This record gives sequence, structure tokens and C-alpha cells, in this order.
Amino acid sequence: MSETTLKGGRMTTDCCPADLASPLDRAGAERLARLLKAVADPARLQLLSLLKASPGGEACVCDLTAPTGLSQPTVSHHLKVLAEAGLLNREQRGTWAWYSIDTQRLAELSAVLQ
Amino acid sequence: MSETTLKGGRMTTDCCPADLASPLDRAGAERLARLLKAVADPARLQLLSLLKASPGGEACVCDLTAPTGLSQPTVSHHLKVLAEAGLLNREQRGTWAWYSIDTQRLAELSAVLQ
DNA sequence: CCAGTAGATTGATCCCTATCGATGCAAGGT
DNA sequence: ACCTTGCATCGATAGGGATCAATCTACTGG
Repeated sequence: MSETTLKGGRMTTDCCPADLASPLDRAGAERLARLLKAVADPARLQLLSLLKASPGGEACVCDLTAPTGLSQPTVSHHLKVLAEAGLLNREQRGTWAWYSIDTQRLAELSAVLQ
Repeated sequence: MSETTLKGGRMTTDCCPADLASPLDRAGAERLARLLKAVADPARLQLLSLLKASPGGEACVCDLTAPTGLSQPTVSHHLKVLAEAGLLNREQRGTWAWYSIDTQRLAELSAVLQ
């Protein structure tokens, strides 16, 4: 669990910079860019959309290859990128790996652009 | 000027998809990804931050090279990318080119991730 | 045990892009 | 007419990443 702080009048976490209003140094810009890069890909946007539309807000890898038209390794790769960015949660259930959106984290990222 | 429509209960423009909630086809995902890629770069995030902090919310190229530590052609390139994405407005005044943030467009992009 | 299935990892390829130096171009100033 | 300054474009280079086939690992069922 990450602590929350109040910075520049907007709620944020330790992981990511507050917003564009506070002057962004190179290091902060690179951290934020790394987060945004995770989302700035058509395949990953489609995966997020599919997860959001899935019952229970979650899906396993095998359910995501057909709708995206991508190979299983490629889907696995994209899910890993999103998970490492903290935007997806991964839960192993037997053979299956279930992914779901970390809505709060996504909302935080959205707020940065305001 | 782009017309505005109501789609899925959220205000949006013709140019960009509504949000992640409405199922995203490949074409829509690529259009949205193109927009996000424009922002998902450390140099461009710094430029946006600098523009937001500038008096009047605008600045010319020559004022942006030193704070970013980038060469003039590189800054010019990044500003062009942001302008072509519709996130910046460009106004020529004599020898100088003044750039400013299209705040509405940026807010729309932010709303997509909600 | 063995076979089948779900998912991750590896290795290779191809395309995209961030960056800079050099150049081009237009507007002012002298 | 020149020179200077601000900005854009061009050409080249280097690094990153999206993608897949092949392979590997782990779990399940017979």
C-alpha cells in the first residue's frame, strides 16, 4: 500500500508526480512518461477497454487473444507492461492468470493531465 | 472548429474516441494511442509543464531550450508533435512563434482515461 | 507417469522515434 | 544590400519497442 500525500492541492501517491502544474524536472518527467507510455499503445488500450467491459472487471489471457487478434505471447507481454506500471492487478487461480484494472491508479494518471 | 457530440454519457469531440468504457476497436485504439503517444515523452511533458508555468500560459521556442537542456531543433520537433496532436496552439508574431496549451483538448484526453 | 492446456520467457526482426548538426528561410535592424 | 536572430526542415544515427515463432514452466486430468 502506498501512502497518500497532498501536494499542490491535489491528492497523489508517492509513486507518481503531482501534475503538470508543478514544475517538472527531467527525472519526474521521465517517471511520468514511463507511466503514460504504458497506456499509449493501441493494443494495451484495447486490453484496458476489454477488461473494463468484462464481467467482474477481470479476464484471463486466453480470453483476450481472440478479441485483439494478437498472439498469446504478445498479449502476455502487453499485460506485463500494464501490470508493471501498476495499472493492472494480477491474480493467479490454478492454471489461469486473472487480470483486472487498478481503477484508482488509472484515475491518478488521468488526473495528472488535468 | 470541431463539433461536439454526446457519446456514452460523456462529452467528446469527433476527433477522439469517447473513453475506455465503450468497446474500443483497433482503429479507435490507434487514434487514441497516437494522441497519448504525443504526451508520453519526458521532453514533451516538460514542455507542457513549462508552458503551463509561463506568464500568460505561452512561450516562444527560444525560451524553452535552456530549461529543457535540449537543442533548438529538438524543441521545435517536440512542439510540432504536440501541435499536430491538437494539444498546442501556435501563433506567429513577427520573428517569434508563440506556443500555448489547448487546455480543453488536454482535458478531453485526460477524461478518456477515467 | 503422460498428455494437454495456460501462461511466461527467449531470440530475432522490423519499424519508429528522439536527438543533433547542418542548412534553409524569413523578418528586423544597421 | 548586408548581418543577425528565431525557427523549421533535412539527413543521419542510435536506441527502443511491438510482434511473432519457438521454447519453457507449471498445473490439471486421465
